[in-house]
Amino acid sequence: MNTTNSEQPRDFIRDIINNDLQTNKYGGQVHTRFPPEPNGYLHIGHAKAICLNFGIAADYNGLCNLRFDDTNPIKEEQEYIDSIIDDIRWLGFDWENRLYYASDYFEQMYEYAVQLIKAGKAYVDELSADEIRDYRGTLTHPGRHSPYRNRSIEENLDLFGHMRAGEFPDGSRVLRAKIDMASRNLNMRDPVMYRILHSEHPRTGDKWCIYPMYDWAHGLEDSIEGITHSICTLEFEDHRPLYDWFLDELGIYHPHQIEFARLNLTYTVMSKRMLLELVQKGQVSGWDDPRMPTISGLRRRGYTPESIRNFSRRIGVAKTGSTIGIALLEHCLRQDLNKQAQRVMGVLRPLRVVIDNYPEDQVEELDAVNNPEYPGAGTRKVPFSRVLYIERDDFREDPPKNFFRLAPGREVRLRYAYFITCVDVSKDEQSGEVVELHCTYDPATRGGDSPYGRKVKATLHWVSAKYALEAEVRLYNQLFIKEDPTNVEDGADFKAYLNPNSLEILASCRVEPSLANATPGSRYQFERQGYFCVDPDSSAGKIVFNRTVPLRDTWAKIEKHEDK
RNA sequence: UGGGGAAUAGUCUAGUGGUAGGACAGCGGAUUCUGGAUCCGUCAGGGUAGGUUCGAAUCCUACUUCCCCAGCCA
Repeated sequence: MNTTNSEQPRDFIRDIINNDLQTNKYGGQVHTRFPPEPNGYLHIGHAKAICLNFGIAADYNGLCNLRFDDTNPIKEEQEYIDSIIDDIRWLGFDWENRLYYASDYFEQMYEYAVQLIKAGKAYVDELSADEIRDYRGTLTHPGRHSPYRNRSIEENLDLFGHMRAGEFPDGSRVLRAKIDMASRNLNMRDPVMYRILHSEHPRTGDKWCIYPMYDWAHGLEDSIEGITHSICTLEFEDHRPLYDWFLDELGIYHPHQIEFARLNLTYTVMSKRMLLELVQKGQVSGWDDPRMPTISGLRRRGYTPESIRNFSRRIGVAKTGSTIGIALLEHCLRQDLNKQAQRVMGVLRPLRVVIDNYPEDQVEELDAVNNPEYPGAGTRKVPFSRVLYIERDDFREDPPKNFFRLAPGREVRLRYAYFITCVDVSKDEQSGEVVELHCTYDPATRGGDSPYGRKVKATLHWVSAKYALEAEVRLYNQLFIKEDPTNVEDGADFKAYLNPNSLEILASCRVEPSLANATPGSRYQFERQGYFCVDPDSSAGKIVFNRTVPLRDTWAKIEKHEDK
């Protein structure tokens, strides 16, 4: 089965587009947009929408705009704009010269509002926010008309002008569409179009003190840009009648809004509000903490853009509310990293091993292959010497059944090196902890092959004690212990389900010397352990690695089963 | 009690009146100088009840369950 590319995705949105193309609804054009609000960092859920919108444009030889929906200066910041641009670029998408801002259209939107007032379809209301809520009615009861609903067009025009001129305080007045206070769709009960906000805007500064609401602004933005298919998430489904109403009343170009289900992932949260809270309360180190589902967090963790794009393609697009298992994301990651990542040896929890019959001062430079999936990656030299470190987990004094690794009297292979046999175990007298192993090696097995065809059941990774580099390794686990942390028991908060063991720092790991010049962001497979990525926290004296994802571990599974 | 949506294996997803297919997860085996990768096999599915039809996941009717909506947020 082809799991990586080429087959055209098929989904209900592309079905709609195919149909529109056949009927020539938009003159054969396909033009989408990704419209983030710059009030936080992008996360993997946004990546789904980005891949969808840019992907559709690419599939149909169309265009996709990047447009910041910057209509609420209270929550929006330049930092977020910058991070969003970086993240989408990193994901591999290009909007060419089509970077737009809703705020670019404020003047045009104002004129459209005047047009609606002149048509008797909008009015300035002086009810307070509380009163408006009260007048709106409820889900089951209709609302009531505001006493200001029937002002003259002239008065509305005049008042709206004074709103723009900054003559009224925040909250004192709003411009509302005059639709239907009895509509069964609450969005149609005279929705607010403009509110007064004397707030500095990241782009327009203090030019404006009235700002358009989403429902009013969004369709106009799409219309102005000539968008054909305006793709958004399910919760906007019952806003569509309003989207359509504004464009129809104005009589301007009318894109088609299509809604799809947003992405949910197990063991994490996908709401900007919750992610912001984790950042602000210091539960994580920042928006780019490698445990965060943000694009910047995944990047720092070591995810590749390819793996995220592939994931987005494989989860599909539908209207069914769904939650994808994190295992699928990790599968896509491993699939990519397995092909890309150079192999190295690194020992996370070192156990000292002395090869008794190996000459004291001898060093051998042994050949190790860089990537068995891609022979073109070549080989490198790894130094072997009398004292080594192996993984503590690779030795058991009293091995359980099915444990193939090192144990007293047992022979194993050191990868690319020699067969060794454990002849003695030194322990700490107080604690009984194993502190050192004594082994012998078979010189005839140099390079790791037995000339006699002698078999060994395990191959271990190792480093030379003398030549290894010291490194810090950060092991990450799921941020939450609950599959759906937002599904809280009453009184509880999603933070109650934070995993106390989501980060484990190993301060004195040993890695092979070829890693001396590894640069931040570079990714490796530590053989038999997982994929790791150099963190920007690394310094000249100490490399810091993030564990991106462990390798699949059949042994761990067997061990777990036998525990039961 | 109103309106808008959605229901296919443990989790996603295809199929658009004609043998329910794929992926992830699981399980078993082969192979392996990574208990990785690879390969092979296997488990398991149309919310319920009726109806139309030679034939229904698909069409019709009724019901059930879940999600969203009462911001001057998006």
